[in-house]
Amino acid sequence: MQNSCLQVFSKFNFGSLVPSAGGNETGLHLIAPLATNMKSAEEDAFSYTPNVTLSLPISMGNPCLSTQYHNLQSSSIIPMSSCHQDSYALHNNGGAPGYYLTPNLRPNGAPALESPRIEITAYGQFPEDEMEESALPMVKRVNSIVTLTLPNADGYRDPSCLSPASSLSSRSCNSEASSYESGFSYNYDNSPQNSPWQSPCVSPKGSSSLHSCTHAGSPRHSPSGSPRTSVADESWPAPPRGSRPGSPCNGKRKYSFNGAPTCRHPSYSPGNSPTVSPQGSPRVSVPDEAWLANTNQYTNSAIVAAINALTTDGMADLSDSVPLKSRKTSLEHSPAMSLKVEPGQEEPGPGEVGQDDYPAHRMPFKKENYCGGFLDVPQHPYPWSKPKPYISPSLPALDWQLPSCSGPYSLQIEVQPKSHHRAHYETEGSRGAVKALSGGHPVVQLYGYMESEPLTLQLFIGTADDRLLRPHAFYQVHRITGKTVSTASHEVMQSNTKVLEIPLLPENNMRAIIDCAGILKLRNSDIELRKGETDIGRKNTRVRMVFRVHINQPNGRTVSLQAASNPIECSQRSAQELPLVEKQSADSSPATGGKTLVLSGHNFLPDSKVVFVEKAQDGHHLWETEAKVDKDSFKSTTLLVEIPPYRNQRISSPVQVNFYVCNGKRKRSQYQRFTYLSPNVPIIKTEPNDDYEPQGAPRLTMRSKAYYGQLGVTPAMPADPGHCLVGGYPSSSPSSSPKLHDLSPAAYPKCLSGGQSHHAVPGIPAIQEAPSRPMGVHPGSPDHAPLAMLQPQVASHLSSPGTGDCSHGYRPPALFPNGSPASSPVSPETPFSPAYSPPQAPPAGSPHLTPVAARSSPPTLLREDSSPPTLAVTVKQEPQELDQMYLDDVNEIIRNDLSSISVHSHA
DNA sequence: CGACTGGAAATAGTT
DNA sequence: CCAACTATTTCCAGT
Repeated sequence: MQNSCLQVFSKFNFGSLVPSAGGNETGLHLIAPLATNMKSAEEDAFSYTPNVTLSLPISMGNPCLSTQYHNLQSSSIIPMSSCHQDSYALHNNGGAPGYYLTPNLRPNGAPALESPRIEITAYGQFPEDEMEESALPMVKRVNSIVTLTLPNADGYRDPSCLSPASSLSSRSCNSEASSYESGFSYNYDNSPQNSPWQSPCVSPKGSSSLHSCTHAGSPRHSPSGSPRTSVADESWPAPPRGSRPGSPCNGKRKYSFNGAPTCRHPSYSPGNSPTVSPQGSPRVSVPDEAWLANTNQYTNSAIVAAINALTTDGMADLSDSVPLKSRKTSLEHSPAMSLKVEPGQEEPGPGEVGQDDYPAHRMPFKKENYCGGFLDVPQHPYPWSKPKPYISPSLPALDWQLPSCSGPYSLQIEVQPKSHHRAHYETEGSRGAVKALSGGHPVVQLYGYMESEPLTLQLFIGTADDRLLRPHAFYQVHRITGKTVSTASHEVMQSNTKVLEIPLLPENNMRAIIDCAGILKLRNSDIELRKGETDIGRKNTRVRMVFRVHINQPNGRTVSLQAASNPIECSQRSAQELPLVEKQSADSSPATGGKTLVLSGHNFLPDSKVVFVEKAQDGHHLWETEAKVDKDSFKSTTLLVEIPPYRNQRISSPVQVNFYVCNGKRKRSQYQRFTYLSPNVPIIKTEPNDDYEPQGAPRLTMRSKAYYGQLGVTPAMPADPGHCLVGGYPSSSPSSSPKLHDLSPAAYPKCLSGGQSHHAVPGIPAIQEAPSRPMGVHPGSPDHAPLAMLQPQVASHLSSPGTGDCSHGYRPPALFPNGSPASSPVSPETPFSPAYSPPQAPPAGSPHLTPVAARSSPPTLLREDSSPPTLAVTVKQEPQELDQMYLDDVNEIIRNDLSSISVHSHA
């Protein structure tokens, strides 16, 4: 990870990158300098960047890392973030950057810290990384400049991004043809640019931006790609269907670290060989469990982001770094094809793309832009064609975590999609648009926008695991057209991710009925072969619809908002057999247990078991117990469970545990988070709705029932102010929800350790700003735009005040002692929305979180909720998870770092 | 005829 | 290395 981070930085620097070796420290140092440089380039961003870096090492790093690491992902996460920012700025949209920001966000308080941690950690901590690095191909990401070898680079996957597009083309493209074109589509990646309007590149930033842009074009992909995202792409093309794709490998694939299956078609080999393994560990498979924990994964994202960033710089470079892709399958095309070569060039970007792409990609702008030419994309009358006013040049990468509301604006999913939607393979016909539970279709609305200018609503398929929200490598949104479709749309490729752009018209009250979006399943084997891809497809069948809107502000900035739907199970089998927990009446309970927890979902059986589990950071089980299920009240969609007492009735701080519904050996739901509260603790955990009653706290009662009622909807009650409950989703959605939490500010704090924020705070400020810069994209000030871009968290932090978080602004300052911005951030989003915004992405990925925290940590709750209703604030306290000690240490570190950093950067 | 679907057989990958 | 399972992907057939 760290490496990646470094790289990232370097990228930022644009110019010079220094190779980072792996030493953490080294990296740091480098960074600083870089940062400096960068500033020149980008200026702002940098500044923060540095901070970030510094911080990273320090604090969190370790904790977080380690944790994360364990979880699976390794580290990665965090570091990335910082990188991202940079990238962000540079890229414009690229994508990747996003994360970073997030981290930054923390800075406000926490943010900085976090990021730092990551980085730091990464280096030192994970051996693997190192290993990988060495082993792996190197990426030279550095832009042009230096090459760093990133060990992980591969891991990041980003690389893949590039090509991906190509792949797409293959099948999907075909079908879709319209939109994409074959090759071209890819290019689009850069969505922002892509989007018609965007001129993204241009970017405010100026020259630099240009570069970025250009790069971006291609580069971005890679970089970003979010890790995951990345590409699969290449693959897309895919192979021949004839045989089962999947098996290309024949053997089995082992995900092992390499992630990619070992197998690969010969053809691919090229790249592979070298890299093959790129992936690296992190990804590792993501076994179910893993998911849970994994919060860490963010890492990947982060990494990705970082990569992206790097890429940005020099596309070419990127390519280098990137491994290659593995196969492309494009059938049609040539089965063989593919391959991108490696690194070295290949990629130039992401570009790698297949041959096809290349050109396109490369072109900086062109691509995207559609130029009409390139794409076939049908253009709708709407705006598509029009260039939009969009000002902002660059848009945040798809793996960035963005808030659902900022200032007066709030993007909400008014009608959620059904929890199951069987995705179709390329070999099949469409299985139709995603529907709503009511039988209609999902509905998304932007509140607070009073301008007459139409906007574009972007939709892509994101992940629904515990990690930060990012584009799903194994699923793509599929544009549905026909008589029955009332909503116009057009596709663009952003990185390896297909993005559906839907007009949001004032005349429709900025409301859009999403009846034009289906979900395409890509063969696991195709995606897993991508270079950068680290995730595995097996049992990774849940997705979320992610909506984004970019609002230009008078001041030239762009506010980017994002809302993610509840998780959607896309596999036929899983939908029929696996238990799915959509909601839970309470997120927490006193350690004494005894209360009834109402779970609502699907596929529950009379003999379904509910198991509570507590895992250590390293993954081993600390405690596991089966809860009593009320079989008399059994329903396939409802389970009444008696909350088991926690193993230790004397906990002084909240304890995060998980529980899952089990219908049999391998038929388990995803882990659901749950928190045991200490009697004394006034802590605020949150739970949105519910009841949680901590011992002390009152409330509890409601729980289940309340939820129950609520279930479908948002949690009704928010917590009280007093409590601070978080609103999280009550339930968290089964799967995904979790993530959310993480994202939530809370998470950050934690990661950072709560302390950080606080402590860190002092130093941090700078950092925060930096982020904004990155945001730069948005030109303006720090405030909103940037904020928005960032994750909510960030946003809030950053601008906290300004941003206004979602109107409510509610921030719960209280929670965080520090009052660090960080905390606030979180809240903002949620609060705001009346509706409930979907959890947004979970966002947040923050990498930061420690494993523990991340997962379940209470904090998470906050965000999640998303449900607006609750505004509740909740702030969790960090302390809970993190130990004070830890925090203290971190803080110290941070301080030290900061001081040093400041020097660098400023200097 | 074509877009959806629901089912399920054929394959693959795990244990 | 095989068998039993499980998960994924391709096919079929009815609307």
